[in-house]
Amino acid sequence: MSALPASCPSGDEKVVLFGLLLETNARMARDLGAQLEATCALPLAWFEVLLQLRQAPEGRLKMSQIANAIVHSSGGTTRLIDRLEKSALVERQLCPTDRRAIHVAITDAGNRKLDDALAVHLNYLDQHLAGRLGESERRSLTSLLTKLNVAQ
Amino acid sequence: MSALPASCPSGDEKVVLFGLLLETNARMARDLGAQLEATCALPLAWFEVLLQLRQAPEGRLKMSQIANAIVHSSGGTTRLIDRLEKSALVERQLCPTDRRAIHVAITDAGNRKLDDALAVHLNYLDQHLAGRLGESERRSLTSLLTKLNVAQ
DNA sequence: CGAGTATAGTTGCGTATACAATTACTTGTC
DNA sequence: GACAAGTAATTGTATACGCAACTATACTCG
Repeated sequence: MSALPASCPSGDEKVVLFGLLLETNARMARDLGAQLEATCALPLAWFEVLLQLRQAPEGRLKMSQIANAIVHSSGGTTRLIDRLEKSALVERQLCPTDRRAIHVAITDAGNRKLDDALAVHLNYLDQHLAGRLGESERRSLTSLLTKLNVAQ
Repeated sequence: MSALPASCPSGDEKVVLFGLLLETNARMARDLGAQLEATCALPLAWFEVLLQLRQAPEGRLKMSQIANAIVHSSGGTTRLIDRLEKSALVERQLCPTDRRAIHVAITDAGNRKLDDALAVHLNYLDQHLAGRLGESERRSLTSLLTKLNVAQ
């Protein structure tokens, strides 16, 4: 099919795999983001923050932990949390042991919003994840992505 | 470990898997993007376009095909191609059979730039893909992502 | 203890992107 | 063949993000 020789690096199996990862992710993020925006008026990045906070013990994280978890720059995270705080979904709290640090905590309103969003998210996942991959396939994918995700 | 009950949807296996996909992708894209930027002065989005063009028969695609392949909006693609064209890495050509459409073709300079970038990319992939996943694991991952990537 | 270095977060600024409206062309239908 | 509906690309506008510079606090080592 392809006009390219097998030796062309642009057709390399690893290059194709990486491209597939980018494309799959972008497509799923775009679709889920559109659904969350349409049904909950919740940008995907906000959802990611709320989810991280709920998964954290005590429902709060430092700015830098959030930045790392959602893979944003530190400056970008500041403004993202600004917007979430202005919408009363999270609140900044002083860290008692380090006056440089800020604790970001999910509020009751944030928890309610996240519950709404999770309903949409789970519905999306049933269609696009569970509908396409069986349980053992999902376990495989989790394991493979975990290996790729280790820090440098 | 977690403070959450097993029934909490935020700890659902599918939710975690999706989060892992987002995170892995973001981390790899950020790292590769930084390397391409540093060594070739080539933004990741430009690299994606050049790669798509090289993989296309005749080295050209329509705007809408590019937009779909790299999962950008149509307006975003217009401006992305504007920048690539201004840098002489691609050129717009008239489509002989449809005067609404534009063919975007990779130039010689674009091919040279892509060769440079592929060297960096392959090096990155050796470290972060081949270094972490064996060949059969990579084949599994390709297969799993392919199943996820089908259009709606 | 004090100077130097490292770390946490914020801010100024530039830019890449999405969305919606618009223009130009094509296709289908009568 | 003309009109309606659909499709391809571009443009105006708003916004979210990254980078680099900055401030404030903590750590380290003499």
